[in-house]
Amino acid sequence: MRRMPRTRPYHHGDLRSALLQSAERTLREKGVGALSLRELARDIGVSHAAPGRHFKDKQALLDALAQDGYERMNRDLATAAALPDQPLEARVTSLARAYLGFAVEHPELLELMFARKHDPDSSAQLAAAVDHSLHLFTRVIADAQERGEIVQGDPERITTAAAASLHGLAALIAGCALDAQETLAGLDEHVRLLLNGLRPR
Amino acid sequence: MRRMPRTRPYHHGDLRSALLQSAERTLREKGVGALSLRELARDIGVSHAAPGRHFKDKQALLDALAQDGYERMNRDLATAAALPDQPLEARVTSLARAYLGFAVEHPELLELMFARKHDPDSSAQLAAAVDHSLHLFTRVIADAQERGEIVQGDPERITTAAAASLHGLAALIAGCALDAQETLAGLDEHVRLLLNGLRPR
DNA sequence: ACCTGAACACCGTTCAAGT
DNA sequence: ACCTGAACACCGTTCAAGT
Repeated sequence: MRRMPRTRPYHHGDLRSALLQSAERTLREKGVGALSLRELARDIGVSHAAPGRHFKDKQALLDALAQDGYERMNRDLATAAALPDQPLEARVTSLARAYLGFAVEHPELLELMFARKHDPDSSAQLAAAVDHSLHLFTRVIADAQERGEIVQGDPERITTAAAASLHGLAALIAGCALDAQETLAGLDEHVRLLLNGLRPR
Repeated sequence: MRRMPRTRPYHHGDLRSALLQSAERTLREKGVGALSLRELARDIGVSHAAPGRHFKDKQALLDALAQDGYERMNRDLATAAALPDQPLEARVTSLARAYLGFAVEHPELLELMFARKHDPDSSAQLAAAVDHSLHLFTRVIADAQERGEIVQGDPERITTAAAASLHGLAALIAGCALDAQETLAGLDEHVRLLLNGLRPR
């Protein structure tokens, strides 16, 4: 009996990405708590020990999901930040829409991305991804500072303030403490408050 | 053989609170992932089925921990908010210190408190606790509005902006994306940015 | 009322063995 | 190289039975 052609080398070609894809589906539909390696293997039609070939343990699979999430999110953010000649408010609003949009579409994934990590192996990679996200913010802030559109002071600190404001919304949506659609609808006003402050001018 | 005195009715008096106490310790030291009902029972010296008497399932215990967390946090926040005759910035800074202080001391618990709940039974109680927290904020905002210390507009929206800003810091600390001590040290400046905005005046 | 012990149906992880 | 099957040490939950 001849070997199957290259398109299906052993069982169906790429168990690793099949696992990731199936895992993200489960994550979205039933939450992290419902994610089981054995069930994933069952759904894909492979033995329960097979996932161990591609991920050293369950945490490694979760880390890979998070890493993947950062890559997609950072692409979205980079696109949104690429408005070099727009005024400050338009740029920040664009970033805010991109970030909150991602949060609303992938709340469980976002929770995973920001979950407390203990594994020192992959946490370095994840930290790099977070830094990349924040760097996109910092660049917008630093640009705006040069033009005098933003208060002087440590750009890191100002970025933290802006990022915390948006991340807080995202986290409150993910935790169901805020309504997603309502928050998106009020996002422009939120950015205006962030830029102008709560004190009357 | 006579019954033991009231102080140790069957095994040691109050399994429910013993479970909660032991669970919170594990939560703090090893994280939610390491929390097992059977291990809790083992540590306390009771059969593995005993917890089922006091919590219908594991989620019910987690919900009870979260509820407890809200009660303590809301006490802290209420104390911090009780500065009626102070100026705006002092009151908000006080609230911020209380909230971030709680977040830094109980990061795992906070994560649990804001985790996505599915159980409709206890989620109503938890939602009430969140509302109570937010109400403390709203009152400070509404007071300040009356005095003209804060921009006009829907107090709910303004509260959301202030709460998101602080919650974002808390979540970033809990997720190890920000350094706890550094963030606490810069908290007054953060509040100033929140009140005055990122745009120069 | 409160707890035990056994039972059931699951897990994650490892490891010799297969192809 | 990649996967299987059996084994191990755990889970959460239920339920008759004990005190």
